[in-house]
Amino acid sequence: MRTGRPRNFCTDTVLDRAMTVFWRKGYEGASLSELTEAMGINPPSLYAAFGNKEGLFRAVLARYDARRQALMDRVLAAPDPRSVARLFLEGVAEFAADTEGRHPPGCLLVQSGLSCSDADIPEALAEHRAEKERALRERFERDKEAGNLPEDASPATLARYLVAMANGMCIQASAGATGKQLRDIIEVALAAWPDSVKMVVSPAPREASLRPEPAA
Amino acid sequence: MRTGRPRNFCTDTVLDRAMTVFWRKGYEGASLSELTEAMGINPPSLYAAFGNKEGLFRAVLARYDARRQALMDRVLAAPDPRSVARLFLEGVAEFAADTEGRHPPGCLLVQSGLSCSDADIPEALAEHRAEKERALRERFERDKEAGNLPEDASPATLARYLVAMANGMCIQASAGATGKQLRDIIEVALAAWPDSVKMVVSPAPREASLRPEPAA
DNA sequence: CAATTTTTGTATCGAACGATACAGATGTAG
DNA sequence: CTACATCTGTATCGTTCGATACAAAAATTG
Repeated sequence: MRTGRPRNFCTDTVLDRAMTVFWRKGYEGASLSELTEAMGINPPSLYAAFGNKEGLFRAVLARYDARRQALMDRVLAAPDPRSVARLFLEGVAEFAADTEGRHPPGCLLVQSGLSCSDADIPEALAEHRAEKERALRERFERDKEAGNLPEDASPATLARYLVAMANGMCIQASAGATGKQLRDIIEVALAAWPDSVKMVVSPAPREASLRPEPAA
Repeated sequence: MRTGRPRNFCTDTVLDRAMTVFWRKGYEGASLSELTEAMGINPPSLYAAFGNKEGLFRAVLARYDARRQALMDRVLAAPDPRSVARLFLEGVAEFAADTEGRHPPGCLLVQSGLSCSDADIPEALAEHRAEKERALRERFERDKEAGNLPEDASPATLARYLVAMANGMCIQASAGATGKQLRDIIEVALAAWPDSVKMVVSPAPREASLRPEPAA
């Protein structure tokens, strides 16, 4: 057995407590004194266990991923791409607008450090977000090969679309959007943009555009 | 005329320079020394002109709004709701993935402080984002009254959807997404989710869902 | 038991933070 | 010109930051 005085704190417990601090205050806004107080440990214990502030944050990110793995498993087990999309967005909405106080609104991967004096933090967050995007893309690639997506569909674009939508919903949740409002957004996200009843749906209607038309 | 020694810096110029620092580093990550160096002025000049760091930031936000007013004017002048949506998203994409070095990727209102030790900053940013959402909603409300939107369309939800989409795209841009990738996302955002060729489009297909079915 | 190893609590480190005091410089007003 | 008002540059303020030194405490090992 391991020699020496044993720890008197549970790693996962203190990581969960640190998580809410990073979530609410962001990486730079979360001070060591605030973190140690929330975690219920003293600085030397923190540094011995996690190295430094960035090490603690990365451990929190790993813990966050673990906590959300169940959702992604359920999403990826859905029978068809459209259900994948719906389960993913509904899961994000339920999670981001959670009002039962289990965690702050929004998503840690979006809230805690899009910009930072240390660029490693935004990069680490981007990697974690990209992992979910990759999982969705690979799922859609398999769907396309199986004929569950149209020939002209782009798995990569669909995955980026879902992740962008999810991240945008998280921002709205952090600004106070309710679960109902997010679910309403999902219905739009999963349906066609509502054409005017006066507009011709097909073929593509002419639209004003900021981009130059390709030379016809 | 105003008495006393005149300033030897242009307010808009130093605000533009401060903007890029806040944009890249976030509110808390932008240090006063970095700001004053980028702005080319000394701390006393900064504090005399803007009060403190938060005052400078709010002045930067006002300047940011002014810089993007032209885009919103173009968007709101579009002839129909769908064009509004397209112009808005294309404008955001062009702006967020700007590779000509005029500014950092993404959107200042998303990048610079979703979370912070001082909650006033995320609130201020949320208000500025909400202003754009409100402009879109009011436009769509007028469209609905004029019959340019279906009876069952919700202007508030459509506006929230667009803003969420835009914010999500900004996050992807800040993580390195290209303009092409964002434009591809827009095509998805403005079209129906591609149904499987095997699926029945209408009436609503049964989908797996995280939410309990309403008691039939 | 003594020896060893690791963690804990206290107290504090140097650096960087946001913010100013102050004196000299540079303009207007009369 | 003198008097006044404002801005500029230097130098520095007190606080808080992230991170540690150190000794006592608490476990295993033999």
